[in-house]
Amino acid sequence: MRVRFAPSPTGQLHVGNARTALFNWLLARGRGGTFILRIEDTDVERSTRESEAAILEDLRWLGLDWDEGPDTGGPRSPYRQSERLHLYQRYASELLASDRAYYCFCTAAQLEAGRQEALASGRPALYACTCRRLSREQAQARIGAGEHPAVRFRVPAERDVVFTDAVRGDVRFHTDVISDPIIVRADGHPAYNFAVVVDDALMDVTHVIRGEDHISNTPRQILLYEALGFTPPTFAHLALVMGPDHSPLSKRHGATSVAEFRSKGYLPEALVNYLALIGWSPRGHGGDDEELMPAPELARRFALEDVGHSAGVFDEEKLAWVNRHYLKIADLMRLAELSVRYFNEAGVPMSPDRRGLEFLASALTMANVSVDRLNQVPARLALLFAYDAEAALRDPDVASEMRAEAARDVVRALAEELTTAPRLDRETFRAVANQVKARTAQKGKALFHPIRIALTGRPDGPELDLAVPAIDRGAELPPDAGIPKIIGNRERAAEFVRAIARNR
RNA sequence: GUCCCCAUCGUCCAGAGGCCCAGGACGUGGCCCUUUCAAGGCCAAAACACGGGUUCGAAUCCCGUUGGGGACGCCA
Repeated sequence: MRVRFAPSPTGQLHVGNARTALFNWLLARGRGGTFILRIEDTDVERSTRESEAAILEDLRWLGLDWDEGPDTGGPRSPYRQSERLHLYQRYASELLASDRAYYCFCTAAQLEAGRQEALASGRPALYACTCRRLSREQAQARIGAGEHPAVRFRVPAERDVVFTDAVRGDVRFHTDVISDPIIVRADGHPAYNFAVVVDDALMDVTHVIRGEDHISNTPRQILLYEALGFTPPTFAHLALVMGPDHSPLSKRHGATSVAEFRSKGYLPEALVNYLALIGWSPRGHGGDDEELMPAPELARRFALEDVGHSAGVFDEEKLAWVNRHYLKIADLMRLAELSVRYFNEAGVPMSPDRRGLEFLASALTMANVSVDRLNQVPARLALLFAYDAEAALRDPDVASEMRAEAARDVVRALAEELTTAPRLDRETFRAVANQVKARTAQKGKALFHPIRIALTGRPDGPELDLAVPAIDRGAELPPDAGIPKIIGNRERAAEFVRAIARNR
């Protein structure tokens, strides 16, 4: 089995295309097949090397590795259409020679006029030009006169083209509704319908899995396979991915490219797992199986026959849920490394060394279970890097809570206990809390909430058992660890007591 | 307009004639847990687009309607 993903390098990798790539990859990996990456850059105007590089990077990030491609090479190289021009030329000449293709001298304006007319008269907007009946001599004469014709494939009349789509079953088209496609442009570059056929055939692609928008191209491609003497592959057309309003997913729905989801802090394994769930389900019969599983497991279970026929709406809420799952089980050092950029973006400049990363990793235990995405980590961990007792007291709720004498007692007792206490870890913090409890006779929320406010500067946040030790671990960090200065618990408590005194 | 594809909870899926007065998940609501916010646990509301057939019996098969999507490019 040989499958391929064939993006045109004209922009960012869209999640819909990423899903197409994923389905190809899943099939190849699950069946011991070969996954080919081919760059369809025959549109000289729009294709760029930058886009190509970006797409490759996105695919790598997703973990969709390819066995043959423009960078890795392979037995059917080259894998960039712009480097295969001689092949298309050869097959086009063959078609021309056998009269299965012909030269077309029509101008863009003429064609457009013909389209308008057809549309206006309620007839299928089919191309019908007189070039089809030009004799070889006439055509040669015009070429000799300096004209640059395109080459069209002659679609046979009065025929039914039927193919069995691996996800939809039989699909039938009548050739009367298929116009003669351009196979070579006037500039000598092959057109899509021609290049795919030549490449898929020459690369021995056995299964063409692509978006549903290609379904109506399939009959002309099948005709081309026949004319060229090739055997058509199995086709499988995937329903498109839609936005919440059921229109094709686009920028106005928000993020659409893999790169955007990446920079928002989604994990690649989450995007992959989620994308696989649009239009497909790993569940067999019974319907209560788990749907969260790593890519190899997805591949093991994947089958084209199980792919749904209808379009799916991209649901970022569910993506977020999948991401939360992977955040919870991810290696903390990895998350620490990934989080650095988000701190910098959030205005907490840092470039941690190993010690700094280890500190971040330990602090991440209070963020990775409660955040949707990595870009929310800085906010969740803000208590570490920003401490301002005065600012905390400007919060009306905090202020009113701290007007109570009992709460003040707690904070004062805390500050006193801390003057003699060592840096806090989980155990010593509990000991201190117990001391404060004994001295003030406060317990539960009345005890811990004032402590929380005094130490973290805010009324909500991660568990104190996690936050308090993290603060002191941060305070102990050497200045050259690459982490911004973190004020310790002792200093925070003292500062808070002074702030209360000033604000009475 | 013509051709093609599609149609189960708000969303993603399960369901391949009786197991379905339709199951799971996300989201939503409630409850529990809890020193806060989350997280987690439990419970609940929520759908077979419509109309005809076929059949003893249809979410499942057929036809039509409606709705959505795609294509009709010297874009891919």
